[in-house]
Formats: sequence, C-alpha cells, structure tokens
Amino acid sequence: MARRYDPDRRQRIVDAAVRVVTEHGIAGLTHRAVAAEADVPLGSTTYHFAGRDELLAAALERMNDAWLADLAERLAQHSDLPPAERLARYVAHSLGPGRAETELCYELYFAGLRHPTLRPLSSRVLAGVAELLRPLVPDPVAARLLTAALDGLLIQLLLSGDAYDERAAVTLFERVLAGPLPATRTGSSPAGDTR
Amino acid sequence: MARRYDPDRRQRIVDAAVRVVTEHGIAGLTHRAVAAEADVPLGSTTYHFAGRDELLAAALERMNDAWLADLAERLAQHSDLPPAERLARYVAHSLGPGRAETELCYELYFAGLRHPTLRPLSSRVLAGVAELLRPLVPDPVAARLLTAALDGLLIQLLLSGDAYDERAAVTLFERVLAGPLPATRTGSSPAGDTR
DNA sequence: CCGCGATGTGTACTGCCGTACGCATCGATG
DNA sequence: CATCGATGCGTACGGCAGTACACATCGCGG
Repeated sequence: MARRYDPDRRQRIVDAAVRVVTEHGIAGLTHRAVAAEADVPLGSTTYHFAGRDELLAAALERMNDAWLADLAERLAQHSDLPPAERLARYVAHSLGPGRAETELCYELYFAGLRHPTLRPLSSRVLAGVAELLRPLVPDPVAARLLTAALDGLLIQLLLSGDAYDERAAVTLFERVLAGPLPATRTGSSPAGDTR
Repeated sequence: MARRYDPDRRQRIVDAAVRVVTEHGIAGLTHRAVAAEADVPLGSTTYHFAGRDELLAAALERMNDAWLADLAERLAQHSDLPPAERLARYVAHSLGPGRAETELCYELYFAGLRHPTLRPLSSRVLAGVAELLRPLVPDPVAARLLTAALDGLLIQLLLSGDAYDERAAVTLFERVLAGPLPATRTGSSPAGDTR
C-alpha cells in the first residue's frame, strides 16, 4: 500500500475519464469506473475533483479540443481541393475509423443541451467549428450555415447507417457555399425570389 | 388500499413516462419516477412493462409520433408560402413555446446513437421527416439533404442560444432546395467544377 | 533535521435503482 | 353464484452510486 508519488495524477485521471466516457458514454462516467481505469483508489478521484460534474467537465473539455484539432488538421490537408470536396472528405473521415469518436462528440453536444453546466462547452465547440470553417466562406453568417449543413449531414449519416453518398454531399456543400448571402441586404422583402 | 379498477392503466403509465422523460431526460426515467407521476404503485409499472427498456421505448415511440405529426401539421399550414419560407417558419415554431419538446426530440435522436435498442426508433423518425419533406423536393436524395440542413440548423440554434436569423435560414433552404441534384448524373468525374 | 500541510488510501454510510415476489382484489366465464 | 386468471399492491433484496472521513505517507519550507 506504499503511497505512490504521482505528481500528475490529476492528469492521468482526466485521461482515464476520457476513455471511460468514450466507451460507456456520459451516463457511464462514475468515480469508480474512472478510478479503476486510471488504476487509482476511489478516494483519489474524489480528492482531485469536487464532484462528478467537475470530472465530467474536465473530460469533455479535453475531448472537445481534440475534436477541433482533428477538424483543423483535416481541413488543412488537401488544401488544393475545392472547399466542398474537402468538407466531403472530412465527413468520410468522420465516418471511418474514428466514427466512435464522432458519435461521442455529438453525444457531448446534446449533453450540453440538457445540463446547463455543460452548455458553455457545447457552445464553445460550435463556435470553434464555425471559426475553422470561416475562411471557406465570405461572411460569419455563412460560416454558421455551413456548420449547420455539416452537422446535419453527419448526424443523419451516423443515425441512419445509410451508405455515404459523397457526390450528394459535395453538391450540398457547393450549394451552401455558393457566393455571399444575398440576404445580407438588410431589406425586409419577405418573398424569396425563386431565382 | 382498495384496488382500483383501471382498464387503461398501461396507457396512463406511458403518458406519465413521457412527462418524466420530458422533464428529467432519458437518464431520469426510472420505474419509481414514472410510478409516482402516474400515481400508481411501483409494482404496477413493472407489471405492465418487462423492464426499463420497454418502458423507455414506449415513451419514445409516442414522442416521435407526436413530433412527426407536429411537423406535418406545420408544413400543411401556410401552404401558400414558398417551401423555404415554410421551413423557416417551422424552425421558428420549434424554437418557440415548444422548444423544450424540440430539445427532447434531439436527445432521443442521440440516445438511439448510443443504445442499439433505440436505434430503429431514431432511424424511423429520420425517415419520417425525410418523407414529409419529400414533396418539396425533386428526388429522395435531395429530401435527405434538406433534412440534414433542417436538423443542423435547429441543433445549432438550440445549442448556441443565438438569436434566430430567419432571413439567413430562408436563404439556406432556398439554396438546398435549388433544383434537382446535378450530381444525379451517375458520372464519376471526381473533380467538382468550381462553376 | 523537523514538523506540517498536501496528497494518497481504504472503508463505511446513505440513498436510489431494478427487479422479484407474495398476497389482495376483482371481472369474466361457466 | 363459484372459481380462476388477470390485474393491482406493498415490500424486500441486492447492487451500485456519490460522498465523507479517518488514517498513512511524503515533499518541502523553516
């Protein structure tokens, strides 16, 4: 029972928490599970984190950062391709080996929806994605819309299990990317021109 | 302790389960909570439903049906407006008084993602939405893309708490709705034309 | 070298949960 | 009206969770 000298125990606990959440979901995050995963006694997790919530928040924050980093990296790759193609590639990537991670990210998203504590985290990720997409698009509003299209498409593919139609995805992104928002005009004309 | 004659007890239990899920989320659905909400003894919920899962599935199915019915109704209204406007109106409606319900629906969505048991339900709703959107659009693939745009936009608005920019939404829908998919051509040309 | 506070460890307490089960009651069937 | 199975009711049991807490150990400042 010799007490171990373990200066970054806290760090390792967060790592373990991330693994636990990845495997068992948010509901599966318990002090005991994390302690076992980190190979530390139960009391240790309660010592370093005031409560379950704090532990969860720490894990989520790290996972969010990883997500944004991954997106940034993927967007940087293939920088020769047109934006719509790059986004479609990113979708393909998200559905590939890292699919489980993608599913997690969206689970966290919605965890923020129910638990007010986590909302700022969700909001931050959302803003982060929009920011990364910003260079592809003429204005911030368009970046938000593009984010919506990306999210919606990914969610649908994750849920339906349908095969990924990359050509359709490219088309979707091309359309959303098409030029600056005509609606930028502050005019209040209610009827959209069908073009 | 006189035993009550209560022919549609099962029904009322489902109702109570819906209310419990609405208020406390999926994680909050317990036999005890439902029993209390339905004002029946604990043993009653376990008698009518084999287990927690069955109870949850029953509640979710009902909520999903309600969601689709609401969407159908909203789309039928304002049938004079162009489709993009109608969709934007629906988004506004979803963010209004029924916002809590909307949030619930998406929570259920992702519950299906983690729990394989519930996946068919999620998938069914997804297909249902796409089917309702089908008449607005030239082909089924476009309906799926439109569904993605709608979902993505709603999710973003629910999470970010940003004000709803209805004009931007209309623009988004107009673009996604624009004509039949050019990608319908089976051609395999890999590079999208930058137009 | 010496204490002392930070850190680590093990365990116990309390509460909630799913589920099982024995008994009570009543509608329906003959 | 007699009976029986479906339905209703209350309670108990085992498991797992969060948290608290007493004690052990060790780095570090004096």
